[in-house]
Amino acid sequence: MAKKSMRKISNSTIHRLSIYYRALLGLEREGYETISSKELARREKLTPAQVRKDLSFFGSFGTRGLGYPVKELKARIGEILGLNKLWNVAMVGVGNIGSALVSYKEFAKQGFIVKLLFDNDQRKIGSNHKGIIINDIASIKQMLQEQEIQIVIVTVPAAAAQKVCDEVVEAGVKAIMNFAPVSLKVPDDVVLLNENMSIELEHLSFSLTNRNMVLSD
Amino acid sequence: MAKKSMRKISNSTIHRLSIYYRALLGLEREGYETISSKELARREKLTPAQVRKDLSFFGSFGTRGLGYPVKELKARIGEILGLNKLWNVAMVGVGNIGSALVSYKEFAKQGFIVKLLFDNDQRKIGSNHKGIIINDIASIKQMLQEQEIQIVIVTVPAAAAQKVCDEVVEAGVKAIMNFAPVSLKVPDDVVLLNENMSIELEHLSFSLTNRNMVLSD
DNA sequence: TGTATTTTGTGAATCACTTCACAAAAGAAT
DNA sequence: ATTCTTTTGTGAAGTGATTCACAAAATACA
Ligand SMILES: NC(=O)c1ccc[n+]([C@@H]2O[C@H](COP(=O)([O-])OP(=O)(O)OC[C@H]3O[C@@H](n4cnc5c(N)ncnc54)[C@H](O)[C@@H]3O)[C@@H](O)[C@H]2O)c1
Ligand SMILES: NC(=O)c1ccc[n+]([C@@H]2O[C@H](COP(=O)([O-])OP(=O)(O)OC[C@H]3O[C@@H](n4cnc5c(N)ncnc54)[C@H](O)[C@@H]3O)[C@@H](O)[C@H]2O)c1
Repeated sequence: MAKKSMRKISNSTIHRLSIYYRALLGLEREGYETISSKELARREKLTPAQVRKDLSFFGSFGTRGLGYPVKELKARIGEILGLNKLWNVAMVGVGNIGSALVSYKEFAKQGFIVKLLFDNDQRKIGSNHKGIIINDIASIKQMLQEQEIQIVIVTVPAAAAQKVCDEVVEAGVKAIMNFAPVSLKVPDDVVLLNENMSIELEHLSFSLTNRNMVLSD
Repeated sequence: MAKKSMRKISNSTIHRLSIYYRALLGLEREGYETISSKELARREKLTPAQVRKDLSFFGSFGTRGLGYPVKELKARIGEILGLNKLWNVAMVGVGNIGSALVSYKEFAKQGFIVKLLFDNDQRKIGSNHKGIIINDIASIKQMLQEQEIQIVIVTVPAAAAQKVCDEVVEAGVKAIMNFAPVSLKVPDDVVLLNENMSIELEHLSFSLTNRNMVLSD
């Protein structure tokens, strides 16, 4: 594969790639064969230049005068995002939010396969949740390794999150998605993303509170 | 109130204000009276200059040579974020993720009070979920207005999200948090935040896929 | 074949965000 | 009181992201 050597891709660009991917899924369903940066940008409230620049980091996928071929571009962005592979996912903490996520079918459709569940509640351990047995947290390190888990979703209470995280890191997992509202410490080679809904709500209350902010010098 | 007139505050700054707020809650519990930008930055893996710059957009809260008073700074950031008020929240779609969110106690602690629930499933309408009656979606516009709802959380399937969103906007609500994986269209004066967990997972798979990317010219 | 039209791909320019660096302010020490 | 130490607050500098603007490439059509 003629892989262009490249600099760091910004988080915003990675995020927009996911947005393009979703848009292309829709366009494919609607029967579009090609799409211009102009139209793609209009649909996702971005600028055409932004779309073209983002894609240009990874190669030249379009045809001048015509636009981008929907099917191919979708496939190509899928590859870039790693969606052409299956990913083994484990979830720790099968409570309110954990249960909701396990039953979320979109994840599997995108190649994220929840293979293992863990909890420390004796009443839950051994029980069958949506066809998956809930394992004892005590066996986490060994099982993550045996099942070659690549991504772990942490949905335990804040107080337990760092300990769980440490064990996950020790097992060699390099990607963690954390729902607990705490700043977890991980080594540099582990990617950690925090999904903090309270912070998002606070963004809304900030916006409502400061909507008539003075714009002057 | 001597409000400094100001330029647009960046989303990153708003996000970090929430991070500072959480850190300060912890520091207060740990008994700290003051905190320096250096120490606050170390804890949250930011730079001291970033902390000081962020805070300086809103005023001068620190004492040179000493740092920031924990209690006061927490209160001040709380005000900036709008956490000194109570916010009336409604949730539309009481399914897997909606139910998990309704039972999440942290929201209420921060002043986000879930007052109304809506669904279109006749089996759910009228039933009592965690002490709140689930209302018929048909009555949403009137009820949002009557109960003076300021923030709406949308947790309906993707196909229903735009219609729900339109009704919410029509009711005069100016802040929406959307969990459905679609790009919703809202007028300019409505703040819309998308919480898309698939996109976050894709960020992880991107990172795992591209971790050994060449860094050259 | 030639001309008009469309739209990409990308350096250059602009805009936004972060970090630097230091004067000023405050407390601590002598 | 004076000096030393710490740490803020903030312009200026530096870095990174977005937008501009246009040549180049491809199609459409006469
Ligand atoms: N419920 C929500 O809507 C929501 C929203 C945002 C964030 N969160 C966060 O997600 C996390 C989970 O929230 P929840 O509402 O699902 O809580 P929950 O109490 O319903 O679930 C937590 C689960 O983790 C298990 N657990 C506790 N300690 C453990 C450990 N050491 N090892 C393994 N499992 C352990 C518990 O047995 C329980 O099953 C919390 O950190 C919460 O702040 C929840
Ligand atoms: N479950 C998850 O973990 C998860 C994760 C991320 C995103 N999401 C997204 O959140 C949304 C809800 O997911 P879910 O898993 O809770 O689905 P769900 O089917 O369990 O719940 C959806 C609820 O919305 C109700 N509903 C449907 N149409 C409606 C309408 N027009 N008006 C009012 N209510 C209506 C349904 O009756 C149901 O109660 C989806 O868009 C999904 O993609 C879910």
